Amino acid sequence: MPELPEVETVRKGLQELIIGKKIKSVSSDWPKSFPNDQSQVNLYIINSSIIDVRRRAKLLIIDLSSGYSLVTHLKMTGQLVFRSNKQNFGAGHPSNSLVGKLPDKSTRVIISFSDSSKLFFNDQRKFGWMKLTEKKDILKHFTSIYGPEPLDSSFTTTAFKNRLLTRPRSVIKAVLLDQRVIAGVGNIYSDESLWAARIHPLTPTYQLTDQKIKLLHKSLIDVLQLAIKEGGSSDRNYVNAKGQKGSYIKIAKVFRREGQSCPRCNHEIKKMRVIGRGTHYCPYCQRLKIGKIES
DNA sequence: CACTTGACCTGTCCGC
DNA sequence: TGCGGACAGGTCAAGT
Repeated sequence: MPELPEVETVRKGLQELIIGKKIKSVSSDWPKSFPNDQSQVNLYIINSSIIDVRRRAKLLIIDLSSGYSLVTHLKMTGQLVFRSNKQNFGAGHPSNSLVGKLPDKSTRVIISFSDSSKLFFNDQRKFGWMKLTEKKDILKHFTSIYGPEPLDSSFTTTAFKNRLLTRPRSVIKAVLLDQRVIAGVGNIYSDESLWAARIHPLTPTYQLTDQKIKLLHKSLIDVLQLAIKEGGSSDRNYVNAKGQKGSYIKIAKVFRREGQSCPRCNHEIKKMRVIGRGTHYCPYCQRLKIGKIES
């Protein structure tokens, strides 16, 4: 589920809520959600404090004072929700909350802090995970495969073009979703940025002109920044660290809007399958010109 | 090389 | 109301 803007929103929330807290205990009843054993927990988690909360691609990295980190991937339905010691009982949750009293049936890991507050890792589909890893091993084990962060200042149009050229014969939608090419883009924001740049999702990368690449580069960054500003997209499960939904889906141009009118040209938005993913686009203003160069 | 399928899981929605 | 199948924002590995 969560893509870069959602993970970044969770990161910001956790930054504000859990930095400096000391961990008292960790429990999990689903080993795939938290594969580390109790001896590692005792040695490297218990009595250590949260010193930073970082993001790389769609990974959330919680650094501990022990020199280890809790590396988390939320996959499709993961949530990291913080609750203070008083918040968890009775009514009073915000109106845009998707989660009630915790733990609930989707809770896979509970991290308890010394002040009795708790961090809940919920994951309905159990695809996500939280792995204790020595901080110096994170690059080797997880992040070395990822392409550049699209919101870094070093991610210029030229850098983007060079990354796209690593997969010249693939269709652009597949390339945007490839985490080795660019980190953090998923199904929602690939559709949204392709619409903004008026590029058909099935366009082979080599057919994109420099003009189109420049426009897609800008569109991608604009879409991601807007989505962060909106607190991400909550189509189903996604909530931030306070349990609140994001609002981007309300202003999405094509995602999950098949059958509606394109806000730019008024033609009907269509949905199709591209590399096995539901793909939303406007057939009129994102035309595929077979055998010709897009301009 | 690049795409497809199936796997990992649970829940929801849609048609019969 | 029940039931089967398709589908859901992510990534793997294996097969074509």
